[in-house]
Amino acid sequence: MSENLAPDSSLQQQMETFEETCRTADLKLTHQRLEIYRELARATDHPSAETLHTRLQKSLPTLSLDTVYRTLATFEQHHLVKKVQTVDSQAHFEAQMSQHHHVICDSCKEIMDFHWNSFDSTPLPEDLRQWGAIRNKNVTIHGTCRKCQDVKAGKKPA
Amino acid sequence: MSENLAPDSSLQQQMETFEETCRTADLKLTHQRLEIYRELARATDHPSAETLHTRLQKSLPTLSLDTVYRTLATFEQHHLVKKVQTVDSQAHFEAQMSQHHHVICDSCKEIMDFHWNSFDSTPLPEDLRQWGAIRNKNVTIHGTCRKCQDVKAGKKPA
DNA sequence: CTAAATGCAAAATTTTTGCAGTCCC
DNA sequence: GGGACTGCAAAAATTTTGCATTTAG
Repeated sequence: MSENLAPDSSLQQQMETFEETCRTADLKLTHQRLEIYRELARATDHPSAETLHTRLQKSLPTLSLDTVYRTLATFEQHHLVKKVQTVDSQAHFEAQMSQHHHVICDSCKEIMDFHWNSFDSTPLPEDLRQWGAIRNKNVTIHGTCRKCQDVKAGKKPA
Repeated sequence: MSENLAPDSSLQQQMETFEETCRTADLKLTHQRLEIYRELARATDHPSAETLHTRLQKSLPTLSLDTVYRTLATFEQHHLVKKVQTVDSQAHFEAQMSQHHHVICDSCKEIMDFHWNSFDSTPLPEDLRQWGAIRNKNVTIHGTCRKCQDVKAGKKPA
């Protein structure tokens, strides 16, 4: 709970930063861009373009899927969003740009963020230094989330 | 150099393990499967289905792309190969099943393996324990490889 | 006003599937 | 010989593109 203080104001803050970045980059602040960004920033589940499109039907009934794709690509170029590395056929996106890592449930495919400061500050192994210029390092964890474990347990009791 | 001893014999060993696994799993050892697996096991670059298909044209001129896809999917189900997590549109594969991590060059897209034993034995952060059952943890590093750095340096000195 | 962004439709890319013939066990 | 596997062709799924129209700045 304590980590969840004032989520709205932080979203609002994120929107302001977003608008600021768009102005600086000469990206027009269209209704579509604002809504797409807000929807992604609000999401915690790393949605695909199609999922975003579906969610935005209510607020933007005429929004087309190709605009979602185009917009996400533009945002990505301007480092406003990132594609999430997955094994999925659909690309997944996130607006969370600060350092974090992912846990993926192989059963329900849910992707969650987590933080790991001690890892972040650990130096890389020696032999990697000569590989080139390293920009970032991230951990991905795979497993089965509590929810899916419980479902399985319910179906096949021990 | 010392780590590179007898690469052929290790490929041969890997082929034997592969055949063994197929027999146990009642997977027929077809010419195609053997060649696809061998090609992937030999590769160090995490090729896509299409790349594998191209490389196999010489040894299997009639091999179809859909068989490559189907075969890789079968292998994956039997834990003989893994899909590599990327941000690419095409899926990439590897036959290397033991614990390792990836460095990806954002410029040339090359994916290389590396090992990091001290990371492997580091316990996960506390708050992840309650997430569910964790199967594995892997690091992905992004950056620009030496080769691409040099190319850039050559083109835009200073 | 004007260049950039959108929506539509059509295409391109990547992957999957149905079916008839082929091949391993 | 029989069921699994393959190749072909066609479809499905995902993403991209050309162009006319609309819109932000």
